[in-house]
Amino acid sequence: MPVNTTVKLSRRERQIMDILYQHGKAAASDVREAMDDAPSYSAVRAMLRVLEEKGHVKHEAEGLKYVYLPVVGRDKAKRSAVKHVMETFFNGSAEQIVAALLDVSSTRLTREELDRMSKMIDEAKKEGK
Amino acid sequence: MPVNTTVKLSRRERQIMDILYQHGKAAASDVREAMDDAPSYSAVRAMLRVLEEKGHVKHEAEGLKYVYLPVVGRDKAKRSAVKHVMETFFNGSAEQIVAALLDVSSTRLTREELDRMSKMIDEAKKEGK
DNA sequence: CAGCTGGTGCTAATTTTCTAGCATGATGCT
DNA sequence: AGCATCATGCTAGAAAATTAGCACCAGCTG
Repeated sequence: MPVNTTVKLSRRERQIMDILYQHGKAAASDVREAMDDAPSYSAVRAMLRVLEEKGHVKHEAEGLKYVYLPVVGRDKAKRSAVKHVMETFFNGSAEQIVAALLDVSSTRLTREELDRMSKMIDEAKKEGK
Repeated sequence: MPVNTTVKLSRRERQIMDILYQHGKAAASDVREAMDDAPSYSAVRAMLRVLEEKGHVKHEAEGLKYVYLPVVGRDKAKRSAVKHVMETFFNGSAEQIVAALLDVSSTRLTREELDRMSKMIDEAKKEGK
């Protein structure tokens, strides 16, 4: 029953987990490079070790080095993250978050993307009877 | 240029900020009650004080007690939060996050909400030419 | 082989977080 | 008035996070 995505991670740990989710998997050096306020290489490795002890991360040998990856799949973490922002900033309203979404990324959205979104919503309508 | 929403908050601080955003404003006791793993009342107050020193929070006297509120407006924090999850879990794709959104909250979405979403997207299409 | 380079494991120490515990002042009640 | 309650301000300590610094091993190169 352990390993919840929302809880009990320190600042750095959270930061590292985010990087890992973003990259899928990464070596210690990669993680470090992805941090804008990076500490020493040792520090990063130490924290990866801690994260592993806590069960949030596992590592695999890839070539000569280790690459680290999240234990909880991206998919699950995803949902959890979305849920969380939805609850803390949008009163749990999916609608509002879509609005913000369109706002944040308005310029970058292509016609095609918007069409696909429409389609998804239409699907949802069907399902809902 | 200070006071970014994404950075340099400890676990507890992050947790408290989230609660404040969720509630808009709250007294120390409210904050404490909103935490499922709450520490002592003193501890909460101490952290609010620290957050205030760091400039993330301000307080107002309301009746006899203080209520605390985030310095960075909900609106700005919102956008920042959405952007962040979008980047860490969805490769910056608004489309994908909408998919997750529909998934997470599918059962709770009413026909009306879905319609409004469609409408927003249509608006976005128009704007984009 | 001798010396880099780039990885690992581990430990120790500093810094920050997190927490509890007083002392104080205002309010409301009997 | 005396007392309980609930707020505040502040301080000190324990616990955890964050960091740096070795020592060691493998592979490569001159």
